Amino acid sequence: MTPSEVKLPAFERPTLVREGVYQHLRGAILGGEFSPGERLGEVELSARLGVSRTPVREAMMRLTQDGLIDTEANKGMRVRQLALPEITETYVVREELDGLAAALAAEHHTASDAAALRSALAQLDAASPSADQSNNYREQTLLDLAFHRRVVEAAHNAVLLSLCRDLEVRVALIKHQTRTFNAYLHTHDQHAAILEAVLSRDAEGARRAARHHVRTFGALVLADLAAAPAHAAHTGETA
Amino acid sequence: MTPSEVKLPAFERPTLVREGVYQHLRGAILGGEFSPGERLGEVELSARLGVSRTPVREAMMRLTQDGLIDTEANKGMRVRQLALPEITETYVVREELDGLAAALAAEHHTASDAAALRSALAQLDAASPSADQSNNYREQTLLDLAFHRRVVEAAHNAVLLSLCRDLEVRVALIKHQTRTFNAYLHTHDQHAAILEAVLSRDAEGARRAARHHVRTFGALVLADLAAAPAHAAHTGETA
DNA sequence: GCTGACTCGATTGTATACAATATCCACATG
DNA sequence: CATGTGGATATTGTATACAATCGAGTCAGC
Repeated sequence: MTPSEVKLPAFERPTLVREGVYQHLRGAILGGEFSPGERLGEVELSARLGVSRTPVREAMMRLTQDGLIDTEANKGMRVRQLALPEITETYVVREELDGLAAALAAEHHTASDAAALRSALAQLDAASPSADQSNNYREQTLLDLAFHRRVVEAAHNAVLLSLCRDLEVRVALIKHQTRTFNAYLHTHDQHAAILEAVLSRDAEGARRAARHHVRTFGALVLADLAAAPAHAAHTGETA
Repeated sequence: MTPSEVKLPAFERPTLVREGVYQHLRGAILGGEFSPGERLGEVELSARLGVSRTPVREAMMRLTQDGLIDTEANKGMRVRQLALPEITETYVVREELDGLAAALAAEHHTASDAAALRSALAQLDAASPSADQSNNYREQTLLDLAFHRRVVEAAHNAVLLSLCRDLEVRVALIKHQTRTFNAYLHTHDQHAAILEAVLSRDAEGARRAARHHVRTFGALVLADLAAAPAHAAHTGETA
């Protein structure tokens, strides 16, 4: 027995086809490669991915359950488009849950969590400062989500992680619906505040910081939507 | 246009087969008709329900995503069994979310919500008082979940409802794993306290009451599990 | 000219056939 | 006698075939 490698990454098996399709589509939607409301045909996807309809259907079933796509019986599936009320609701819930996550992270984070958090924030900062906005928008979005995910992971609560994963999906969809709105405003300071409170094991401070961040950000998004409520179809990259 | 019926119940169509299978299995698992850990074969279920494997597979895919069953590649699916850490985590998160739900319900509930809440509590009380314990255990469990669900619905936040639905699954599974532990202790008073605070639109009071209820109940469940941690297979109705 | 029903095309829903993988038991071997 | 290997069996994973449903375009009727 070679105990040298304490955690070998589980030897990723020749993963199931449906799993591959699921991951691929999920990433594509979260990455914004499909416009909200865009129709997804089974046959087209099957052909594009070179597999049969079966695993595609099963993957889309999961995505529906995840809330990434809407399914209407006999009418196919399309990328989910969130209405304004649901966006408001998302931020209400997220404030509570991210607050809890930050508080728990402050209490339970390990040394490796701390390192991961610092790294995630550094990556986010590296992508944000003043680089071309439109180009790395997707990257920023993903890195932002990754940082928040790290916080939740540091809480060491699998149930919370699972729920936050659901919210993450909605946040990602929202961000793509408000693409015109550029993200990195004063988020850096807020992220840093969360990180600092977590690292110093100040649970209530972390909770406050996280809640404040979500509230601020949510308000900005909602303001943006109120200003231009008819985003509708964001097919191309508008100037 | 016949505006007389404001909300006709959507005329439940000759529902999709996979939907029927999903509802059936979900109800069966939540109702405790399958023992935790029990194996569910596709062919057996297909035969029993008189449909092909396809809709069964798709339903089980959704159930897996819901967290009701575990799936291992090429090894089939079995009813999920929660480990103690996850049970602890569930109550931590539920305290936060049920608290939020109660607070929002206090702020946003309508007259019909109020009626539904009162009715739900009355039903629960009718089933609980001192009736035979083991006989209507399932009914009590379902009614208890229904009351809490009503509170969440009264909050009028679809995102929160969706997340609480996930938690509800876990709570139901936990209740079945701790079947020996009988439920209706002083829960009535706590339920009544939540209801009263909600109806009097006391948001923070409702939050406190809900959190207190979850904390109390969670502690009891955990104590029960600590006393008899090896529940393992609860196949028959033990005496 | 407009409204309504009908038919055709396309797409999804379900069932079944085929392939791949895992589990179990027998058997040979040390 | 224990252990490892081999094959048989059963179950899941994927592909395809068939049925049902939906949408659009068209033509008849008013």
